[in-house]
Amino acid sequence: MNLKELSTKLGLSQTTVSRALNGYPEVSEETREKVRRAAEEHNYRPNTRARSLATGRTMAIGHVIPVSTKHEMVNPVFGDFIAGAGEVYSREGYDMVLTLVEDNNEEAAYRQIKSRGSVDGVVVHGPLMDEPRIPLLKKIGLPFVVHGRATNAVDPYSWVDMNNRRAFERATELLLDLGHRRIALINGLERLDFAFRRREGYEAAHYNRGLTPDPILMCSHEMTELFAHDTTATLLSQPNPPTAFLVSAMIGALGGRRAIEERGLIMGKDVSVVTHDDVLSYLRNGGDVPIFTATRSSVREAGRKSAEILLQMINDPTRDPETVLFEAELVLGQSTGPALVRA
Amino acid sequence: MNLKELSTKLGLSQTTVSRALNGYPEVSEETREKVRRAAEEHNYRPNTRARSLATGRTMAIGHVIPVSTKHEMVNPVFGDFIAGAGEVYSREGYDMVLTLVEDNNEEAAYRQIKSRGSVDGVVVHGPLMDEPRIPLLKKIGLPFVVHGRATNAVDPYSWVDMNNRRAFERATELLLDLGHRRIALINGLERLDFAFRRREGYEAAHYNRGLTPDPILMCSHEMTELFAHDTTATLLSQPNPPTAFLVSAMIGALGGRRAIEERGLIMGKDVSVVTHDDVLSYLRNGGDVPIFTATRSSVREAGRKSAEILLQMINDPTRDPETVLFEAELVLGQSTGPALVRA
DNA sequence: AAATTTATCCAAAGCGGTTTGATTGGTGTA
DNA sequence: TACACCAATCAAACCGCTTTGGATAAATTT
Repeated sequence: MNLKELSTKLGLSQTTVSRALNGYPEVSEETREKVRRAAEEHNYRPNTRARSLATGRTMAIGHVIPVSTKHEMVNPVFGDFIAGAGEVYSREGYDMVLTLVEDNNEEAAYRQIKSRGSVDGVVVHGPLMDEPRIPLLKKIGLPFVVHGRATNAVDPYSWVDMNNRRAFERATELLLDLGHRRIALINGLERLDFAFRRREGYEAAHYNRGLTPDPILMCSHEMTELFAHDTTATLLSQPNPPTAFLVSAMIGALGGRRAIEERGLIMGKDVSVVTHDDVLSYLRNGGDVPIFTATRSSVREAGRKSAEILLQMINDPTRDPETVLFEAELVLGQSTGPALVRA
Repeated sequence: MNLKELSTKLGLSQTTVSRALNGYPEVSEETREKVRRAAEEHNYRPNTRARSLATGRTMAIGHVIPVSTKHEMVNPVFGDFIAGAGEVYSREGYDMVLTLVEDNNEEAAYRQIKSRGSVDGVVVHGPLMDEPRIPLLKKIGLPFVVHGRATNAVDPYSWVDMNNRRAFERATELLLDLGHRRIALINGLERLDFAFRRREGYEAAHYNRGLTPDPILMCSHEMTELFAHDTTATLLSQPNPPTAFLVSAMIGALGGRRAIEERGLIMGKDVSVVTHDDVLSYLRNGGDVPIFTATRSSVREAGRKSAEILLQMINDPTRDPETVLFEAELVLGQSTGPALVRA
């Protein structure tokens, strides 16, 4: 059932039927009601393609996901982010279009998206410190919002981020307050901006107290259970092992705990662990009492917020870029305790 | 830059330019090359909407994701599945459209997708035993492939699945061979077909040896780290605790191991664990030697296969439904050992 | 030399909507 | 009574592409 069929069936013009359904005032309430009922009855929905061709609006948002060996975005964090964004999209009648692209031709992918005109805007994931996509999108005029920030970006742009630096600074301070002096940092890839900021926070907490973190205790890698496990195991077997670990994600904290327990140590007593908790739906940090002491910020909420900002920008292109910075909570769980005095 | 502009710039008709770019034979090679170069130079890409309006093909595949309290599809498994499917889509020039929908009006969502005409086909996720979406999609004539199967479906349809029953039967047999007689099953939601089949396999292995599994040892729930942990802890604290656990997913196995170690028991010695490993990218089952003894089947591969089948069906609607059944490997890790003789 | 083919190219008609710019008939006002 | 005005509706143009059904000139047959 298309507009033409529906309108002949009603004995009205396509114009009137279209306006009736789209809430234009120059159609009588009586007619509008009649049209609405007929549309309902015949399960009529305007064809998306035709509509967007006519209006110039596609009612779709793109998410470009780099797939690579270096940097895997198709991960659980991403899943929760798009779940949050998707809520907003579906409420506002937008589709979500995912494009997987090899990271060696990301630029081409964005240009293609623009010239094919299949979305009204895009969300940029996993920004680097020097993020070439930001000036690119500005140049080609595709509205966008960044999940995260790019430290070295010059022009203003819209972003939604968590205060990574402050969160890890506080987490480190907590461990220092508990008497820990050898604190390992199991970080994500520091090419990515968020990981870089986390390390800054970790270092700042040390410097603020006149301490210098031992470089050997800092490591950075794609965050997986296995990497965190192996690194934790290695560090624990060193002559002067860390007494605490600051881990960049829950999944890594699980790996770290595994290594700790394999050595016969008890987490929260022999070794402390603080992690960052993205509040992923299938990986909760315990029940009433958190398992891990953690900095906490919902990535799903970040997805929602990003979507809202992007849709606003699309609806009013004259708006100035908007930014949102979530502060992470610091929740106390069972994974931290005072540093043991060395025997 | 659109077709009209490009063609006037070239001094050719839109027809010729279009045909040149789409490889039609009735255009001279000389002209074609000229057109190609101009298109390249001006970064011309045919507008997706216009093209699909003209051709009736949208070059997009839909994934409808139920979001609900009962059944969370936006999970890590889903992430890897679409990563696999996305590889195929991007290779073949298709977009991937995600639609999040409340599970109380899924039917409406599929009808809407059809009538809005925004995709050429859909992938059905998380089929139930009685899956209403299968007859629905048949009826409205939207090509689809199911990831998984629906036990009670009558008509043939295309699906890609893992042999859940056989995998869990073999896993249970392994544990029985090791002397275990009280084997707990920590299963996913048994409303979902895959979980139901897994329980069948688990039970069949018992029955085949004249054994009857203790109902108290079987549980079913949305698979999370926390659920698996809590259930494992509860079962271990019972008077006659299980000596082995069969867990439906890696993330659950991690939770189970946590509970085991909290009790001061050693996995692989005091208690055995077998899990199913979907080969998720960020949650590998150890390095060279697997941590968990596991049934293994790549969900990413399933995503690739599903996409391929769906695209074939779209390109040739007369094809008969195609089905693919992956057999899971059974890999031996460090989490299983002979049942201890009770003191 | 006339009649066919063949190789290229083009004008115009869709695809299914939205939107502009009339066109009606009825009402209020001078 | 005549005029302006308003409310309700419609015909047609347009969005950017593909594709049908010619048109033209050159090459080949008869």
